[in-house]
Amino acid sequence: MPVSKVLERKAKLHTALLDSAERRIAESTVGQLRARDLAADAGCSLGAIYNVFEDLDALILHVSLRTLQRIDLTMAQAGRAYADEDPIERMIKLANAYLEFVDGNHNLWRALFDHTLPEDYELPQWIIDGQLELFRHIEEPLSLVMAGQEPKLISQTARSLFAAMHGIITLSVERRVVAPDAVEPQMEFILRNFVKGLSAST
Amino acid sequence: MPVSKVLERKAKLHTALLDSAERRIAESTVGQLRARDLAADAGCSLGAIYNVFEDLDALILHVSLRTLQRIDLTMAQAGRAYADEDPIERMIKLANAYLEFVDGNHNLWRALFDHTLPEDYELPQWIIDGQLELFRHIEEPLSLVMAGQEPKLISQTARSLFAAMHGIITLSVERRVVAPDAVEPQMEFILRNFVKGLSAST
DNA sequence: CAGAAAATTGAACAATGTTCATTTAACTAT
DNA sequence: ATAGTTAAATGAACATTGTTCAATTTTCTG
Repeated sequence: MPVSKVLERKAKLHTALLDSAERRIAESTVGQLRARDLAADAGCSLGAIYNVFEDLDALILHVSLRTLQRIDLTMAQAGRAYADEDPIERMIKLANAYLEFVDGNHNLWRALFDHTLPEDYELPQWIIDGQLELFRHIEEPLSLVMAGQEPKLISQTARSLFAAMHGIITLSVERRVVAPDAVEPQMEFILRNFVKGLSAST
Repeated sequence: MPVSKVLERKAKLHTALLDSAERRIAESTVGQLRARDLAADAGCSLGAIYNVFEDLDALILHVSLRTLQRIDLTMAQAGRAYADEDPIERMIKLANAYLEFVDGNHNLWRALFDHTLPEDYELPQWIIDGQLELFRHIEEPLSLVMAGQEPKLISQTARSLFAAMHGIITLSVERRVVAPDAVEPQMEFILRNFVKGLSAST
């Protein structure tokens, strides 16, 4: 049974707008996204955008979900590719995989964090869930080097380590705090010493 | 010799606009800043803003410099207050001082990083310099626990550690990656193990 | 104090997200 | 098939903003 023409058109337009937004963000920045450009790309009227998405913020969040899923894919691949190495090596590989994604998808990655929602706009749960997936990859090797610790602590630490590496990358590309060619060695330096410190305890 | 009335007025307006912008950012967000509100606050015309500042971005950057200087002051105080403690304890105190500033000056802090400049707009050198000051505070205790290492490495590591702690705080308040009550213990956990790992090396 | 120079003004402009009355298309029951 | 009903698509119009600039006011100078 075919879906109604209406729903079919709506789904097509949904995808067309998402594709257009993703391409435009990738090619310039999220701040340069314009409703009229999207409508022109998708071959629809200006108002049609608002039949499919609540507003531009919602559209951007959908692009962000796609980006999160691509990051997840990248990290999953990195996790698989180095599955037999030591946990610490895998953690470093994961950090580098994330860094590589940032370098190769700069504007889409920036859109994830640069685009600040209006004050009343709630960060949707499905975006938070999309982020959560990422920590799975870190948690796996980390739970080996933190064997015996509380699962809650391991889970928290996976998130904090991600946030820490993310901070190093972010303050490098956005604020020149960390020199670009220091990012990779510093992520490695901090991870190695953190893990070494873990095993130096009790 | 009194400065000309023109320059006097200009200086007064400069301060009045900065004060108004700072107050308004602190009370709502940088995204809610409106040129017309600033003019009303400062008792000047709309156009007068542009006699004193290049544009609103420049005004916001000046507020950011003030914020950076206040962060510097906070960290300097923390550094002094715990001057006789172990280096690692001082590093933890510095991280907590930064966290405390973020909690107590949320919107001004967010303005530092949320406000993305137009693509052509160069991040001014005096903002970068303002950031650099912050790393001095970390470099001091860090150079004790990294005694004998290359000064270049110590300097890089101070920046990376700041960026790492900043990342943990940022992804906590903006993205819910790290639970709020986990931020402080996690910063401490990561710093302690990192430093422990350092001394575990040759 | 007159005239020149400079700053101040705020109405007008341009850009842009969003809305909604009108038009067009899709569906349904006979 | 078709008239009638329901729903979607349209894009002109609106509201909000940052920024500009010709006209006005103020300040400076000889």
